[in-house]
Amino acid sequence: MPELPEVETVRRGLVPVLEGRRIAQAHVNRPDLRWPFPDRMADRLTGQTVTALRRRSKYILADLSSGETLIIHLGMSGRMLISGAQLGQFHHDHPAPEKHDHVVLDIDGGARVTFNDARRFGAMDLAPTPLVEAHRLIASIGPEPLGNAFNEDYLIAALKGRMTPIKAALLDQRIVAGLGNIYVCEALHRARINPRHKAGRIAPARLRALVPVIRDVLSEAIEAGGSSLRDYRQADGELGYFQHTFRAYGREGAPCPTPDCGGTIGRIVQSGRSTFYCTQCQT
DNA sequence: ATGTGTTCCTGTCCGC
DNA sequence: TGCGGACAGGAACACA
Repeated sequence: MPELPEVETVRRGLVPVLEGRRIAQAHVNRPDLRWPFPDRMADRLTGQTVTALRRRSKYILADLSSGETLIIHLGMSGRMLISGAQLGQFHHDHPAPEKHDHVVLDIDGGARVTFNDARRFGAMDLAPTPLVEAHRLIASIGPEPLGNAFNEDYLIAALKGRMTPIKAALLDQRIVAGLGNIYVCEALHRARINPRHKAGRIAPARLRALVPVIRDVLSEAIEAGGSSLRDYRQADGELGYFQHTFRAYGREGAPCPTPDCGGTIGRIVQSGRSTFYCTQCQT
């Protein structure tokens, strides 16, 4: 599923199709995803112009001319498909509807944006634009990892006294926004920090080093998403899932790529989720 | 307040 | 080819 880089890639892919464009017709094909959709969602979307497409953590925020903002979360399996628009040099018609196409936005000019989510852990809601930051799903989210508020002093303070493993702490959206299982594994591998270490017991110098590593891991993934956007989107209009190479995630049994390490990537389970890390160099 | 386990849902993959 | 189980990129929620 989408973590911050994938969500940002989806957002960027949607900008040329949605920003400044009017939703001619919204189709809502079921009453809910993870939670019930807001009342009359299709009516409140139809006829609105998308004035801006923003992102906060893993949420895409579509500001509407009505003064409301559509809040979108992709959950584990949510995907956005674009059809009927000029994609690169090709023109695509709308493909046949697929299972789990839950929300379809027909845009003035003929483009279509389809939200498909097999597992339905995704979510959509509407909130008055000035109150989006106070929305219950967003209010307690921590700083954006690529913003100025996420810095060395902040992270040290946020983890102070925490007995939970650093892996769990970095997954906690209240501490830092947007990280998920993949990029936490990747960041800890690069920073050579053992994911089992208690967050509050890690030397401040190591936490300082972790901050730019997190930024780098995310920035590089966004960059990879950007390049995949140019190629992949032309193929079938699906946004956000791109080829990316990981050093630790999903590589159980493979040699550790850290130079001169010679270790092997192992897998453990922490709070019910797989952690991939090098048992040799992540100390 | 903090930490941990459960839960929502479908699809895919792997071993027998 | 079928079947069962493990697993999947999230995170709210209930409970110790």
